Amino acid sequence: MKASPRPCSIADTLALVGEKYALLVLREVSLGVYRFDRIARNTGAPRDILTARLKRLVEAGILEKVPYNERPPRYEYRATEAGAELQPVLVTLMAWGDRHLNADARPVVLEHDCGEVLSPRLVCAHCGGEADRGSLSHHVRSPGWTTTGPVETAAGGGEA
Amino acid sequence: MKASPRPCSIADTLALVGEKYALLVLREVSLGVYRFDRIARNTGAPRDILTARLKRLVEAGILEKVPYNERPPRYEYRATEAGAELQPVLVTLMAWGDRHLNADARPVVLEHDCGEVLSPRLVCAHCGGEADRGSLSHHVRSPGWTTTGPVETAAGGGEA
DNA sequence: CCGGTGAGTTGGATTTTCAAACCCTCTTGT
DNA sequence: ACAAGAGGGTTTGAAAATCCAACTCACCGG
Repeated sequence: MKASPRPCSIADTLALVGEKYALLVLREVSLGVYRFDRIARNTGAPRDILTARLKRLVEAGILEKVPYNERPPRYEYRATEAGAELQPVLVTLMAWGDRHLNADARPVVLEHDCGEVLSPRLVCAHCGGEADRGSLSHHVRSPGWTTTGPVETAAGGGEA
Repeated sequence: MKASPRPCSIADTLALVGEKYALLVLREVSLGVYRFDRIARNTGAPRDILTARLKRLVEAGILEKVPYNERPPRYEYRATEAGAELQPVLVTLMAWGDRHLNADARPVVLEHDCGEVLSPRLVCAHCGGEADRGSLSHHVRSPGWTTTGPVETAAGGGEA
């Protein structure tokens, strides 16, 4: 019995993309910047760290190497389908920063198909209603865990 | 001319919540776990790191300390309005992990008001249409930057 | 041949993380 | 009263990650 953290998809996802620069690499790729040197410059990541991140993201199936030159072998890093599905994470992070940190001058603006500047909104795919703090409830399905913490293994299962 | 990284709200936001455990702390708070010890156990964060993260998140206006006991002074950490607005980031991270890492057994399930299990979808607040890779375009508004990189200060501004 | 570009690799200094122990202030049990 | 325990940290030193500059290797252009 040694204090393992809560099982959670957020933690699992962050284990792949939560290291420093990983999401910035994804940002660059989603902006169309696919090559090592330019990703390094645009993110500010040291080159050795970038090497490690790219390797990890490729292994995780988030990026893939696409050759663009033989002799010497050179690759571009492009998002896989799984990688592209991380875009909502980037968009919501950006929206938060735009609102709370850069309210007066957003460095990058996203434009939606409809012609408007994107204000992203998270909704329920079933009913289309907003999915925010007030409209969501959590159900923990991991054995041994409740919403607030691990189940005490005897001697008074209740919470403080 | 010393290679500064791209100005970007994603990077700015990650500077606040991108350090290890920061988003897991927010996850716990959004699950209703407000106290030091329990957050430490549920996230697995070492206590000294947790102290540092909580301090930073409070300073950033994402969490606030609410006293629940004097003598000795004890506080709960609760999300501010700004902190609550990070929920979409947590939800999209969780959705990705649920799909790509825990497809067979989601550790936590979110239920929406409408009675269904939440499938989050990111849409444009204006037109209501899906906001994904295909329907978005980027416009870089930082002086000296284009979509793919910094503007070369002379001698041929083009890209490789 | 010389300089330059792209994509790394290597070595060593600096920061962070980590784990365990310690501290202080109450509260509870006997 | 006294010992034990809970809650919320701080301290200490070892282990890991990050940073940065320099170096390599393969090619290209002149």
